[in-house]
Amino acid sequence: MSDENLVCNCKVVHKEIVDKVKSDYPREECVHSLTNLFKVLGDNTRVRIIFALFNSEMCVCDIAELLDMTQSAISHQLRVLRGARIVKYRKEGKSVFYSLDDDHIYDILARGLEHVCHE
Amino acid sequence: MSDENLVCNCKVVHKEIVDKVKSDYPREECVHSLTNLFKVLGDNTRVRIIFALFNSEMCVCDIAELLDMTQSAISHQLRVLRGARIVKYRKEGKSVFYSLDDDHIYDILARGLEHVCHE
DNA sequence: AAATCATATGAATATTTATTCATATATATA
DNA sequence: TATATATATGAATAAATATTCATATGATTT
Repeated sequence: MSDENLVCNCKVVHKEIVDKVKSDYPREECVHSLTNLFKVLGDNTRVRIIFALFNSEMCVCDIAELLDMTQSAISHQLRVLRGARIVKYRKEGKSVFYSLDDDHIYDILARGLEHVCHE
Repeated sequence: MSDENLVCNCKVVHKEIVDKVKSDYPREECVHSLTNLFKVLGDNTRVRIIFALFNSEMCVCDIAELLDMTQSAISHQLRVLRGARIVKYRKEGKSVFYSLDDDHIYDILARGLEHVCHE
């Protein structure tokens, strides 16, 4: 029982292709990080929050109002965005104002939006 | 019971900010499409497949071998990538060769990789 | 035609996760 | 100090989904 048969029931893979691709494959650690970034961006509430923050910093309540969702739901998602260092915050009195932490995110979202819609 | 209280238990939101943000918010339909794209990209197996196809078209078996996963798992994920029009395929004999369908995806992934790792 | 091989796919299982609800924390105000 | 307000968070529930397993489909070869 060869190695290949453990995972792939095909007889012969195109070895040259596999080797070539393997030779300049990015580090799995980086691929994994990138996947995690996309995972964070793969939720409609979080993406909506990010687009909201494109224009202005906003407090939690503003965001909840804008997106017509509960404060709790928004707060939970902001926590995820914080964990991914996509947003940062500053406190002012009882309010907490969130804003984008990173220009890269702006670029990625803006470019992505271009891709899916032309605007 | 006002509208705000249905979703947000805060007394007063910053109305000017909410209105301003609302005024040039992208179409929800586009935001939703973008989220769906990120959702597809938010899985490690799929992202690994895409990076594999950066260099060369590959048949299902090649990909399974490269990523050390079962043919079935790869095939299921290729189906998702096909559905998102991220990959296309051509048949040759018994094999099916997959390749990237869209340069935008290349750009988005390459830029994303830059963001998470510097290489 | 029969056998073999490459790929696709339905069903089941297990895991992840988004939201809700209740409540805790922290700040401001009366 | 007591109360009200803004935000955060733990637990529970519901929904989504990645992989496995078994099997179907479709193409090639003998």
